[in-house]
Parts: sequence; C-alpha cells; structure tokens
Amino acid sequence: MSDTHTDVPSIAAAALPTPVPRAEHELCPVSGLMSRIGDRWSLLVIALLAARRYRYNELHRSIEGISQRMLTRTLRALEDDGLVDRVVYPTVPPAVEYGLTPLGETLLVPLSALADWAVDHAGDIPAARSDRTDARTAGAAGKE
Amino acid sequence: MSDTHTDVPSIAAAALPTPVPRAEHELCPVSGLMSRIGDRWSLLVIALLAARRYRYNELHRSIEGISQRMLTRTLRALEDDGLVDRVVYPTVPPAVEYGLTPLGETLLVPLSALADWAVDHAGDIPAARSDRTDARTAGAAGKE
DNA sequence: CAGAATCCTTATCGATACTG
DNA sequence: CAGTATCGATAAGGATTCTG
Repeated sequence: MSDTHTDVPSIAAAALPTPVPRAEHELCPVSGLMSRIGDRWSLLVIALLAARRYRYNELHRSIEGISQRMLTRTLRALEDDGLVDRVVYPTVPPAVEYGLTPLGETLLVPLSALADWAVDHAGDIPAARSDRTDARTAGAAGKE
Repeated sequence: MSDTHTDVPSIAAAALPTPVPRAEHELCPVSGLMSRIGDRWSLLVIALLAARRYRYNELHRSIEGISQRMLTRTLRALEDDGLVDRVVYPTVPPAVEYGLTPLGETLLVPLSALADWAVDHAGDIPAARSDRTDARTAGAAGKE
C-alpha cells in the first residue's frame, strides 16, 4: 500500500502518446486544474477558505491588493469548478458566505503536498536561478 | 512522522495572517510554483521529460500546437527554476538535449499526487459546473 | 454588503521571418 | 538543428463607477 519504495510517479509512468494531440492536453484534467488554480489569486483564496468560511468583504480585506473584480471572478470560477460553495443570506444588507465544498477539501491534500515541496525547495529554486551556467557544453560525441 | 491519520493538510494548518500582505503572496514559493507550471505548456513539457530526455525539435514535434517561441520560453523558464537541464552538443548542426534535473524529478512526486486527484475527480468538476444552482439561499436568521 | 458594468493598461501568446 | 527577433491579436488584470 505504501508505495514509498516505488518512486515512479504516475506522471512519469503515464507514457504519453507522441505527438500529444491538441485535444489531449487541452482537455487534460490535470492541465485544466493547474490553469485554474495556477492564476494569481485562486490558491490564496483556497488557502484562506481552508481554515474557515469567509464573507465576501472579509475576503476582500484579507487579501491585500486584490480588486473586487478579480475576487468575484476567482470565487465564481472556483464555484463553477465545484471547489467553493456560496451561501447567500437574504438579509439587508445581504450577507454572502464562501467556503470549501467537500470536493474542495479533498483537493487540499495533494495541494498541501505540492505546497510542502515548494516550501522545502524554496531555497533551491533561486539558487538554481543564480547558478545559470547557461548552455553547458558537453563532450561532442558523448551521446547515444 | 506519518500524518496520514491527521488529515489536516498543511495548507489549512498554515493559518495565514490576515490581511495577507502583498509581499506575502507575491513572494510565496507555492504561488510562485503554481504560476510557473500552471501555464499552458510547462506541465506537458515536464510530463514528457519525466519519461526520458528529448531534443529540442523532438519536443516541438511531440507537442501539437506549441510554437517555437513558447517552447523555448517554457524550457528557459523551467531551466531557470532548476527543474530542467539543457545540454548542448557542439556538433554541426548543433544538438540540444533537455531533461529533468534531480530537483525536477523530486517535483514529480507531489505533482503526480495532484495529477491523480485531477484524474480522479475529472468527472466531478464538469458535474459541479452543470449543477450550478446559483446563489442558494439559506435561512435568513441562521447565522452567528 | 456584495457585487455588476465599463474602461483602459499591460502581459501573454501565436505566426512569421530570419540566423549561427 | 535550435533557436532569436519582431509584430499583431487577445486575454488578463486593475481602477473606477454604479446598483439592488
């Protein structure tokens, strides 16, 4: 069950058909997910909602620099994806509450794994940037 | 060590300071990573390189619809992040080989977790899209 | 309070042509 | 072969104004 000894990640074992057709990667659920939560705000919104439920303006105040437009769009997109739910209390003035759906909660697990990796290797990435030896030239006849 | 019984994902346990300052999420390694590999092509390139090393035009042919410009930019970005390495063989005509770095290999693990989630719930997301009941109204006086 | 609508600036991307 | 350079189209994002 624990496959820690088999470190062949599924993504490597997938063996994509080459050439990968347009439709293949345009409709790919993985790419789709990454495009959605890979934007500027989604991940942050998810991270906040991971802790508790928020009201609209509360989120707005909690994320420095986000515009109303983008907050609304981000929330709508996440809602459309079924990751976030939206509850309207018909009071005056209206109150709207946002939170993660059960589906959204399950996403937290793999997302946390990625987050942990990013934090773990946060130092490696800038290091690699500076380390840019640019076009390292190998022995000419060395290849296969 | 193994926190499989504690299903509180690290992202939820993080408890962000609110308001989250601009610098906080702009320099956040997690958001940074997501922005980088969350674009249209990076993930696909990584997935291909996860299986084996590729030459430039080989990648170009393998990804239907990618332009030279974007392939180059994507590879450069991944290289700058230390995820991909580039080896130039000074032959004529020149041959350039791309592959994952050790760091890139380690990324495959959390990335695969996310990919597995995406594939698992690929059905749920379109389902939730259609299920859009829009602004579900709850009992008015129900809240805190 | 929670947004929708509008405008406008900027970043992104693809196609094409050219080069060592 | 493996790119770079340039250009135009498009999309993303922010600021502002207005509304139920």
